[in-house]
Amino acid sequence: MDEKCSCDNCELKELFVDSLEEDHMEAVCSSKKEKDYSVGEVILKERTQIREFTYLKSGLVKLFRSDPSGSEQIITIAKPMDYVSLLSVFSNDEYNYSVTALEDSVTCSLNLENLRMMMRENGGLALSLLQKMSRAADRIILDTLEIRKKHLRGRVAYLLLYFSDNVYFSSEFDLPLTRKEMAEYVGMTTENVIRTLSEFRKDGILKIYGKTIQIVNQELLRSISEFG
Amino acid sequence: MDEKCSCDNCELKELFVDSLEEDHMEAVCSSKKEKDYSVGEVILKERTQIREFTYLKSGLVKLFRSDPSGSEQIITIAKPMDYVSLLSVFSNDEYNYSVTALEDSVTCSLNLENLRMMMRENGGLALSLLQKMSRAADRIILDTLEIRKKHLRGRVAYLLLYFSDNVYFSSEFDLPLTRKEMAEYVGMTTENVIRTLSEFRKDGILKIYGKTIQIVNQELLRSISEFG
DNA sequence: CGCGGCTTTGATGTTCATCAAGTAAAGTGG
DNA sequence: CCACTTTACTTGATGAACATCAAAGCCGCG
Repeated sequence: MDEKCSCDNCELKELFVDSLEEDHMEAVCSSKKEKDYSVGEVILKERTQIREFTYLKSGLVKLFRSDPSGSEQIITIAKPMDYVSLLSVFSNDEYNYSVTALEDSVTCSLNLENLRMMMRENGGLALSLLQKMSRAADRIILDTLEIRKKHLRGRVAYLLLYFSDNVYFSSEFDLPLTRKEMAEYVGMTTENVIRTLSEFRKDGILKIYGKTIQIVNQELLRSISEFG
Repeated sequence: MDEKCSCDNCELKELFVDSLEEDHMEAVCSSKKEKDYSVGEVILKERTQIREFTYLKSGLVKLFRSDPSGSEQIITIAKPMDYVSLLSVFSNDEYNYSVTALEDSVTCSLNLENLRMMMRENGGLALSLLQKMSRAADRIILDTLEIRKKHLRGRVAYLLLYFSDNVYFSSEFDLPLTRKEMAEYVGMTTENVIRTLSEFRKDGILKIYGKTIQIVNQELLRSISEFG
């Protein structure tokens, strides 16, 4: 789009690096579509044709599925470099989950057929995507099992530490999820998420100002996450 | 190993079909290693170097992980064509789960480095494996979420129907899992698995002879699985 | 035959979901 | 900008679902 290929400056170029010859690189660059989303906007919708391979350039999103009764389950939270369209993309023709933005986000999409073609011609690219996808799927599966083992306090602790350690890299941050969403992620009720947070506050583990969380006693929180 | 390549007759050849040129096919064939396992034998062990790409030719296996305290969580049950070493293989250098045989099983292994090389040279092969892996991961993730939503009765019903519909294709079959393993799979206690089975028996939904299960009222079981 | 693992049932207590009710915060339209 | 509505958050009380504990029968195997 620019005079030179704008993908050259993309911090995600490494994703394809070593795998893409110059001509393919240009094909990618000219066919890619960047899109902006603000908080709450729908990026992908369940039961919808998959035509593109989409990944997250910046922001934070949630993957979830909803059932007829209207309730939702959050599958995972994804930040840049976690694949957004990892599930289903190469195995299904419809998404079996939805994605919405938890923070203002930018995605970049490639035509899936083109990508498939490139992968067929370029095994290194295919292998590199396989690796990334494998890693992403692993994380979801292991996290889910991990959460399932824990009691409510452990689940909430785990979730808070996830944001602190892997997303915001700080002991103080703004929760990108509502209490309800936290509940949908770790499989408990909204009321009990709140109750648990309140307990943590009373125990001096957290300070809570609405969505803003400050972890005061990290050590204790970690041990609750591990053994609770 | 035989006078001709023995893989020509392998029912899993299609896995590579259209993707493997003749010379690669022979490389695969001569380097592959088939192994027999009987019930209960360990096929892969957690925290162990991944050197091979292993898949299941026949039999039935469980993937699970154990924690320090000794308790185990079953990740999934795999039958032939479900990938055995799908998780981690392309993303990690150690297995993060173990695999043991639930029935007498035969596996076939390829050297992982060789396979990687073939995939680099042959994008079609890589794409085909990506597809299979994606499907397998999807199934695990969605099944886990599905199970999590349900109450105990629904979980047990779901599990029984899984065996009936997808493994044994019959309303009567021998459970390949102990009651304890069933519990480890669906996240409940052994006692409650037993209690639930007994309830189903009393309600005339099942007949139970030790490990042998006969589903009498399939319709009801399905509705319990769906709504319970 | 007796030991250990798997299975079964009952009694008890804890954890958690549900229900109810109220406060705070955040959009919405006049 | 303020009343109005809706959505998010919070706390308490209650009961249901489930884990835990205990005890006994069963079965295969050395």
